[in-house]
Amino acid sequence: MTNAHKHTIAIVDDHLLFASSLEKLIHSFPEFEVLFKARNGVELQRELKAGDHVPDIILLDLNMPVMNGQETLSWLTEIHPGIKVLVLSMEDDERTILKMIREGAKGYFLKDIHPNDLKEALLEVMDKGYYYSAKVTSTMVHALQPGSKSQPLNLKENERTFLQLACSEMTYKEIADVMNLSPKTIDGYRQELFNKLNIKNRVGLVIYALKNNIIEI
Amino acid sequence: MTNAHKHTIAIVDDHLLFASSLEKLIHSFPEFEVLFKARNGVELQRELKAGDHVPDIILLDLNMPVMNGQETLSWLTEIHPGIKVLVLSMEDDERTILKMIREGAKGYFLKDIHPNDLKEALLEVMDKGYYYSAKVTSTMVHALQPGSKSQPLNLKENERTFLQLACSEMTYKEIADVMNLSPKTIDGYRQELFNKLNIKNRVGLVIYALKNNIIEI
DNA sequence: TTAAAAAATAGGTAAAATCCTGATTCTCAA
DNA sequence: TTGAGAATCAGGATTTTACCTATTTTTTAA
Repeated sequence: MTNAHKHTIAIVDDHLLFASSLEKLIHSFPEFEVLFKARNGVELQRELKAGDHVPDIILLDLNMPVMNGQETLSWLTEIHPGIKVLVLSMEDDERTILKMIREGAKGYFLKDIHPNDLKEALLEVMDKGYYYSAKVTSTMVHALQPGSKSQPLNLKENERTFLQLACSEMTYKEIADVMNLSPKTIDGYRQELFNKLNIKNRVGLVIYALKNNIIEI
Repeated sequence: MTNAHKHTIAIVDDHLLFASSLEKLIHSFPEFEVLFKARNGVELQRELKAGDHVPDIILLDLNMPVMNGQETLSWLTEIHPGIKVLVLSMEDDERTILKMIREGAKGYFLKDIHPNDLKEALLEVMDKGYYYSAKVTSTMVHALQPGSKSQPLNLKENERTFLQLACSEMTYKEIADVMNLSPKTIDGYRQELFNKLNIKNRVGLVIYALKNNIIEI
C-alpha cells in the first residue's frame, strides 16, 4: 500500500507515553499512518482548523484535562461528522459506554485491547463504519433489556440534584434552602430514592451516586 | 551498543495494548531491549522462576487483576532485590506514591510521562539506581513536612476499621456489634475522627475514606 | 511497682435523619 | 373546563446522629 493511500489517524490523548507508543504501534500497520497527535480537545480543534489535514479516524481518550473526551466528541459529531471517532478509555462501566455511543462514537474500547484487535478494529471501522467489541455489544444489549436492574438514568432532575447535594456535608434543611424547596419536599425525594434504590440511609445514597457516576470524587 | 550489552527490561501490565506499544517504544531505544512481558504478578513469577532470564529493570503496572502491583512489588523486593522496579501508574495521589516507595520501588511515574523522559528515567535507573520525577520528589518532600495536613496514615487500627464500616449502611450500633465494642466507644471514635478530619457528619467520613483510598468503590 | 497516658465506657441532651399518613397545589390532556 | 396524576408540602412519631462531660479500665513507661 503506497503512502498516498494509507488511511489517516489522529490520536487525542494527554498521556504522552501512551500516545507515542500507540503511534509506533500504528506505524507497524501498513494500512495506516498517524497524521498528528493532540493532547486534548482544544489542541485537536487547532489542528483541524489549520485545515490542510483531516484524518479518517480519531482515536480519542476519554480522560483529559482542559477539554475532555466527551466534550470533544460532541464537537466532532457536530462539526466533523465525517470523521470516525473511536473512544479509548479505562472505564468499562455501562453508563460511560452508552453515553459515548449516544454521542456518536463509532467504536469504544478499553485500553487493554490486544494490538491485533486494534488493527482489526481500525480496518473494520474503515470498511463498515463502526466497530464494537463483544464486551461493548453485550453492554448495549444488556442496557436495552427491559427491566435491567441498573437504570440510573430514570432519575428526575430534582432527584438527581438532591442526590448530588446529599453527597456533601449539608443537612437536609440546608439542601432545601439551596434548592428553594420545603424541607418536607426534600424529605419526599429522600424517601422516594430510598425506596427506588433499595437503601436504608444517607450513606447508601453516597455509595449509589459514586457507583453510578452521579458525583465525582 | 551490541545486543549482548543492552540493558534488559520486563513489562508487567495487563493492558495488552499499552504493554505492546511500550515494547515498541523501548525497541527504539538502542540501549535497551524487552526481555519479556507478563500480564500480572503470577505470570511474572513464572517467567522469573524459569530462571534463564532475569531483567535489569521491571516496569510494573499498579492496577492489575489476579496479583496486583503492590503484591508483586513486595514479592520482588524480597526475592529479587537486585531487580530495579519502576512503577507505572495512573494514580498520582500521595498515599499510593509513598506506599510504593516504602515498598522499595526504584521509581514511580504516571503513564502520561513523555517518551524522552522515560528513556532518561531508564538510563538514570541503570546509572544511579533510582529515578524520581520532580512531581514524585515534591510529593515526598511534602509528606515529610511536619504538619502537612493530609496524613491519612496516622489512623489507629480500630479507627480505620470503624471508618471502613461507617461507609456502609450499618448503624453505629451495628458497627459496635461487629467490632465487639460498646456503642459508646464507637461514638468516641466517631467524634475523634470528626475532630481530626475537620468534618461534620457521616457523609464527611465517607468522602474522606474515598479520597484517601481507605475504601474502594 | 506505680504514675501517667491511652483506650474504652457511660449518661444525658439536642439535632438530624428516618418513616409514616394525609393534604394541597400544579400540570396537562381529554 | 375538569379530573387524574404528579409534585410539593405538613404533622407527628421514632430512631439515629452528633455533642457534651466524666468515669473506669487497660496499656505504657519510668
